[in-house]
Order: sequence, then structure tokens, then C-alpha cells
Amino acid sequence: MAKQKRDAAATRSKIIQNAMELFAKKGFDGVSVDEVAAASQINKAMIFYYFKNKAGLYEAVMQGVLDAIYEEIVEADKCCDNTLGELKAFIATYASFAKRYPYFPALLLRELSDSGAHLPELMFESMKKLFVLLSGILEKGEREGVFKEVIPMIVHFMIIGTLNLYVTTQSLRKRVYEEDGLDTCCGCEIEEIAEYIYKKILLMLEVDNEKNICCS
Amino acid sequence: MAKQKRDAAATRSKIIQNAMELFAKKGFDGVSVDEVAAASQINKAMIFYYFKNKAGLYEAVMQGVLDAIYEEIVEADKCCDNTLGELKAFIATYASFAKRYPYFPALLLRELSDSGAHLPELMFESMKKLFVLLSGILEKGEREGVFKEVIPMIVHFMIIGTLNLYVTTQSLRKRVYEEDGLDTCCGCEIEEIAEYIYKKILLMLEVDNEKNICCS
DNA sequence: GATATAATCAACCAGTTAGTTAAATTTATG
DNA sequence: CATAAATTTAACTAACTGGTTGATTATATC
Repeated sequence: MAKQKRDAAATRSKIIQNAMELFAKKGFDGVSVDEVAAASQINKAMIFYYFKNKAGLYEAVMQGVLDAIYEEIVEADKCCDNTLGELKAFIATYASFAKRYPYFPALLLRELSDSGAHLPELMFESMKKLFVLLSGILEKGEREGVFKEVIPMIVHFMIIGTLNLYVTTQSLRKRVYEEDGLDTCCGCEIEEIAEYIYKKILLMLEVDNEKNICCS
Repeated sequence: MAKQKRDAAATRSKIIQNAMELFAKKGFDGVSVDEVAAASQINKAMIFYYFKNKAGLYEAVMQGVLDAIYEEIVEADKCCDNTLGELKAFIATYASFAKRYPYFPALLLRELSDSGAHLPELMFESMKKLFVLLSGILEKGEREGVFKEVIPMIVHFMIIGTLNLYVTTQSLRKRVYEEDGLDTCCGCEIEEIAEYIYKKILLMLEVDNEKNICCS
């Protein structure tokens, strides 16, 4: 099967991939359609052909990545039937996703910075879905007496805020480490950070011991 | 004293104020110089007269706000000579600043999203200074045996990540609350959030009791 | 009140932007 | 092979971009 000269699906996903990288690095307004076309080695008109306009391209990028992370977290949470395992899976999966899609945190932080001005409905639904998921875990834990004094919204921000900042500040942290020798966690893998956050959240929510076992 | 027809300082700060608001809402590339001029009711050329170019205006906005928050936190930390008080002052002052300068969190998150691409040196120095400050408090606490298992960088991100997200998501949270009745902390003042974060961080760092007294 | 200087403005410029169009080329299908 | 549909292209446009210029106006100082 020789490489086809035309492959709509491949062209489409190539555009999305390049657009994702560029939007993450420079934001919606910082990227021109010409730029995306050049990076994808296609004619600019293709972008309008596939995505109608620049906003449509942006929405396709965000929709894809937001749906993907939600699905992954839902899937990961299934594997556990105890509250602590679900919380751990939530944090670990978010971290794992951010590692595989390093552009995601920047895209998200940018979008939150303007309260989802570019994508009001999409951001609204996505933020809500993720929050409802974590919130469910935390409230279940509180009912079970596992967690104490939970404010789900703030715990949610603690988790995703920390992980997002950790990923987006990578180059800044590296520079601070190299020039000033400060410990900015440059040697850490994000999995270790996720583990640390999980442990600290347990302490924070006053989980009293290790009688609760959670999956791997 | 009749209102002067010309007042350089007032014009300058009027431009900065409007630019700060616009940059926070739409990002560097999302705002045009014409837009800032129109919002400030001045001629566009004035912006180039005072700030040389668009980047100069942006830098003036960020420099002002970053210097201001650093100064405030340094000042607040002086009033306490015990470690817990300093930590509390750090969190409370950051929150108080974010309340008075509601555009600051969005500006910061945007700048971090592109690793300070617009302002490499300024972001580098500012991020470093704030981190060194908190890091000093946390490491002192660890030496004193007050804090346990501290990773300063992550604790730093937990504090500023949470507070920044709380402020920037205000309108999204409000909508989620109104349409779905979920508790998104819309009734909370940021001071309460800061207090909650402080308490949770104490638990997290395994501060064992309240023998340590901190200032108001 | 003359004058130098600081502050302000309207009009302009060249380059870039998102988006369009109509034609060309490839591919599937009968 | 013919025809239609899907895909790709180059060339184009109208609006907007950051930035400049040279003239104009207000203010302080002598």
C-alpha cells in the first residue's frame, strides 16, 4: 500500500497537531493561520476547508484534548472501587496525561485566563465535568468519614493548579536551577510530583492511617 | 485648583491601568495598541511616546505589578518573627493583592503559559524572588522541626496555583453554580480561601499543634 | 510676555491578518 | 473511461497591525 497523495484524515490530524503546539506556545491570537499552514506543510485554505475558520480550528484542538483527558480519568477511576484509589488515580492520570500531552496545561491555563472567552461553552462543560468527577470522590470520602473538612473546589484547584504550573514552568525552573542552583525540582519526573501531591492531600484531608488500600 | 488639561503622570498611569485590564483579559497579542489608546481616550502616539513600543507598555504593566506584589509580601513578612506567621502572611498577602489587583493572576498565568516568552528576564527574576522568599520560610521551618517533608517548589505552586485559579475562574465558577447548583465557592471571600489554604498547608506539612503563635 | 520644552494629536505607512474564490488535480464509482 | 465528488492550490482582498512623522498646543520659567 503506497503512501497516498491525498489523505483527508491524515491532513486533518496533522493540522490539529501543529496547531495544538503553536496555540500552546503562543496563544490563540499569537498564532496566525498562515503559520499553522506552513508548519503543517499544507495550503492555508485547507484549514478553512476543514475547520471553517480559525476559531473552529482552535475549538477542534481544545475539544480533542479536553475530551481525551476526561475519558482517561473516567477510565482510570473505574479500576478502583475505593475512595483513596480513585483520588490517587485522578491525580496520577492527570499527571500522566500532562506528560504525554505537554501542550495541554498551557492551553488550559491560557483559556482559564480569559474565563474561556474563546470557548465559553466548551470550557464551561469541560471544567464542570472534571470538577464533578473529583467532587464526587471527595464528597463520598467525606460521607465515609475518610476525609475531613473538604472544600472540593479548592482541593481541585490545588491538584490541577500545581500540576499545570509544574509543567508550564519547566524551562523557567530549569534556568533558575542552572543559574542559581536552587532546587526547582528539575530532576523530578511528574509521576513523583503526582505521588507527593497525593500524599500531601491525604495529610491535608486528615486521612488517619493506611488501613485503606488502593490499587497499584 | 482647576483640572489641568495636561498631566503626564496621570496620562501615563491611565494608559497602564487600561492596558493592564486589557492584557489580562485578552493577552499580549489579543490587544491592539489602538484598543488601549481608545480605552484610555488618548491618541495612540502617546503610547509610543511614553513606552517606546507595545512591548515596552506590556513590560511597564508587568514590572509594576510584579514589583508591587513582591514589596507587599516582603513588608508583610517583616511583621512576624516566627515561621508560621511568615507563611500565613505570605499566603494572606498574596490573596489580598490578588483581590486588589484582580488582573494580576490572569497576567501571571498567561506569562507562565509561554514560559515568559514576552518578558524572559523580568519573569525569571520575579518568579525567582517570590520563590526564594517562600523557600526561605519553608526551609527555616524544616530546620526548626516545624515542617516535615517539604518540597518548596511544589508547596509554592500549591499556594499560588490555587489562588490564581480561584481568581481567574470567578466567572466560570459563578456560572457553574447558577446553572447546576454545584458548590463552587462563589460566596467565599478570597481571605477565607487563603485561611483555608493556610490551615491545609499546616496539616500537609505536619505541623503538630498550635504552640506556635503567629501575628494577627 | 517671549520662549523653550513637554505633551498631545491627526494623518499616514508598510506589512500582516483572517478569510475568499475559482480553478486544478486527485480519487472513487458507475 | 467518463463523470462526479473530494481535496488541494495560488492568487486575491479588505481590514487591521504596530509604528512614524510633523505639526500643534499647553505649561513652566525667565
